[in-house]
Amino acid sequence: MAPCVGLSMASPEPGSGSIGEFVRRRRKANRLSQRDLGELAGVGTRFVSELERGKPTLRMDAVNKVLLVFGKVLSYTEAPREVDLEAGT
Amino acid sequence: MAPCVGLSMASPEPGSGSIGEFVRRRRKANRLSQRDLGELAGVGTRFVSELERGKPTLRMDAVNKVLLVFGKVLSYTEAPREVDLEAGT
DNA sequence: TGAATATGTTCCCGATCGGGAATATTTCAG
DNA sequence: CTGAAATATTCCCGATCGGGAACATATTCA
Repeated sequence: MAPCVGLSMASPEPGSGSIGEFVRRRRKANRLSQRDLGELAGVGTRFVSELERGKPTLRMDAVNKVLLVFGKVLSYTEAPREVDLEAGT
Repeated sequence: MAPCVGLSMASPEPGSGSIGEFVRRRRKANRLSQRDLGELAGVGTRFVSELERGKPTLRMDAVNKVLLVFGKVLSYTEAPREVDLEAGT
């Protein structure tokens, strides 16, 4: 396995878009296939696919393995507004 | 279940400390027991405990349910350095 | 247009999450 | 110090994740 992907530019703010979008963007920017990324991160190809497509029930440890390839880790931010509890109104 | 906890101050940056620390801080600031928070979020008491103590294999959906109580959601940030791949040296 | 590659979907299945409740600890006020 | 409340740990167990591989599409490019 490669030591670490060269990576080009890094996103300034913590969450421009969903995690999945970020991963896909980065993966493509680095010309990696899902399989490649999966191997680099130590997760399966299917997982990479699910992650990029926004599956919500993924486990944090696996997600972090992928994010780490791009020098990121899971964190938290302000919720997108209105999305608090279902106690809307 | 209560509509939404009042919440006091909100952390400016997206990840001052671990997610678990954040949750615990917030929970206490709002005088909630783990059981209360669990009910508010719709997760079990044990889960809240594990989350606050930093268990890494938790599922994102459940974590988000808890974070949402405090108006947050999972996101990603710069990794703490050195923590990239295991390709150290 | 057709082949090659990448991505998405499905299946099998062991591993483990997460709820719930009981029990052991820890924490804290009086 | 003492007892109550809160938190941590353990157990049972259904539900589902995640790896791996096969197969179906979708993309890409010459």
